[in-house]
Amino acid sequence: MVDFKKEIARSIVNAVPELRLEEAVGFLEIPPDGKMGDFAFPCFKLAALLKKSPVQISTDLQKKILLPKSIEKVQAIGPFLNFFVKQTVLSADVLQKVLKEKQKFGFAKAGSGKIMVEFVSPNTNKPLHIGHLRNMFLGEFFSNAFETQGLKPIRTELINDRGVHICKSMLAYKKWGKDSTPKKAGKKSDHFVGDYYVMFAQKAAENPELEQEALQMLNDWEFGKPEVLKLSELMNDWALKGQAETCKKCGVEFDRIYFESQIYRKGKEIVLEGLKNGIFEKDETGAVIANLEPFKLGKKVLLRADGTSIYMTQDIFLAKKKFDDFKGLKESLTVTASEQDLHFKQLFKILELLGFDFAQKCRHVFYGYVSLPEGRMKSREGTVVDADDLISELEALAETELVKRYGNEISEKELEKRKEAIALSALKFFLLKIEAQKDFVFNPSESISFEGETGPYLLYTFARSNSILKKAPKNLLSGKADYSFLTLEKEKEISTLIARFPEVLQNSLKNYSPHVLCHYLLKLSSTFNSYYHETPVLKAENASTVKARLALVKAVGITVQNGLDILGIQALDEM
RNA sequence: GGGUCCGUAGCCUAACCUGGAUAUGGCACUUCCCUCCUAAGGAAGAGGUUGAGGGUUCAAAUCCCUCCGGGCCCGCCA
Repeated sequence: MVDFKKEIARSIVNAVPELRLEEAVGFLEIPPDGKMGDFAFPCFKLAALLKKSPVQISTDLQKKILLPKSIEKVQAIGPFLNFFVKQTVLSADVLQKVLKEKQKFGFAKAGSGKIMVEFVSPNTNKPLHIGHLRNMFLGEFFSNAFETQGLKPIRTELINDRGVHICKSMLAYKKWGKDSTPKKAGKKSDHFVGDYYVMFAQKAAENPELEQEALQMLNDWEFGKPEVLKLSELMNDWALKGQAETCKKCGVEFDRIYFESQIYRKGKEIVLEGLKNGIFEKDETGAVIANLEPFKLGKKVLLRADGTSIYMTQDIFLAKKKFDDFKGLKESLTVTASEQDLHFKQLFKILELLGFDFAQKCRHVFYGYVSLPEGRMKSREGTVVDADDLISELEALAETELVKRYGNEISEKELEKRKEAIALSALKFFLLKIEAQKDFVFNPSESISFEGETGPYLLYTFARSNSILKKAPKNLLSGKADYSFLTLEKEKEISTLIARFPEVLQNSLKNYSPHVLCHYLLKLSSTFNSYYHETPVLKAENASTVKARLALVKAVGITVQNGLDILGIQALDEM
């Protein structure tokens, strides 16, 4: 690809020998939308060096500069020197590349190796809710995006399958379940389990002794009482099976699953070793603690006075286990809500103090809370936005829209496929287009829209581009197009946007910010949709123009689809 | 009290990392546009002291400080 920035920078440096090439490249920026060109050089940067006013410098430079072949013209606008790229060079360069490489377009081979992404990580006492979905879509985006950069993602979740909260649903089932099963009750298995969790909370409100009974059950579980073990297996399986169905529906499957029940006692040896080496200390009660006050992370208990481990102990073990299980792991990423920020800061610091070389390879990405207009969601009170219910509601809405458009003309199979894709695109895009760190108030009554800045809008753009291609004469779809027929301002704008895709993607990933990619896709789509309305493609004035425009349309489609893939959204050929 | 994230039109949101030109879009609202490649679309209009106040700078939504408001967290829950 032509490196426009470098060519422009070189021409500036030729005119201003005091300036270094790398500096000039760094100073170049992209002007705001409008008629201000493709690249701008702010002349403030040279004011001190040349001892002249920025406006004077830009005027002088405009006259003095020798333009590279790829640049159409240069224009001094106030203190800015604006460069206009040659349309033909740009289009030919970008479109050829996209059409030739298709899915692989512009993806830098930044590295190789494995990257672990831990996400979703639910408890086994209830089905997934909208908070899990935000987590899931973020984790899936990171996995997909890393893959484009040449890294192999290992999708992982840590299942919280033990603890007193799990016992609560178990106890309720034992007392009032009467040997019912999800099948008998006609319920999705994780919902079946979740119902008993809610039931427990209701009964315990009248009957506080139930809390004690749940603790007793946990105790029995710890000591391996067969009856409790059997019950836990039964109910955990139900929960896991149901949750996995939801994940699969969303296009997410895991390569490796860790269970807390299998590791929660581990990590003690590592902590005791640290104690022996003076990294940790014992407090007056006999508990082992890590003093992280020098790092402004407070103090953290690692082992209780009775020698039992806590969550942190297990997490130290798990962090190490991941690197033991997957040799050559380049990075270990954990996605959770922001409430666990301190926990992970402490964990990573402890790993560092213990001298583990992988400490530097651990990352925590957190996202803001998803809450309801009336406040925080509470599973035990049943005030959650259930993932499956939400998806079903969106599918019903999508179906209504499809029936409105196609009536009986659409097959049952096609209807199913489209409504699912449309519903999931709306949901995923809705949760990914906003900066991950921001808290989120989900208002169910306002629901999720299919219009405006939405997933369906992107699907629609893709379907439209596809529709043109399908109707195009075959002979105009293959072979080399003459890109000099792309003379419209909007055509240049589209080419410029497409050219920017790899950079946008890298930026999006670097900051763990899927919203960057989302907004890029919206921009590309709206530009294309506007172009679509004002410019005929198939009925253009001559065959050469048709051919060139078809290439542009195809490149838009490829780019939108690439973007959707990375977001975990399935595109539809027809909508 | 300490830490942390956030604060941009009636509502939602981009740009903040890496300072730059009239602060990006969407929803809702007011008008238009289907004899034309899919109207889940397009065109136009209206809507702003970027929470407040200082500082740095030629230039601040962006960097620094103080304050205000909200979420989350703050050794033996996960």
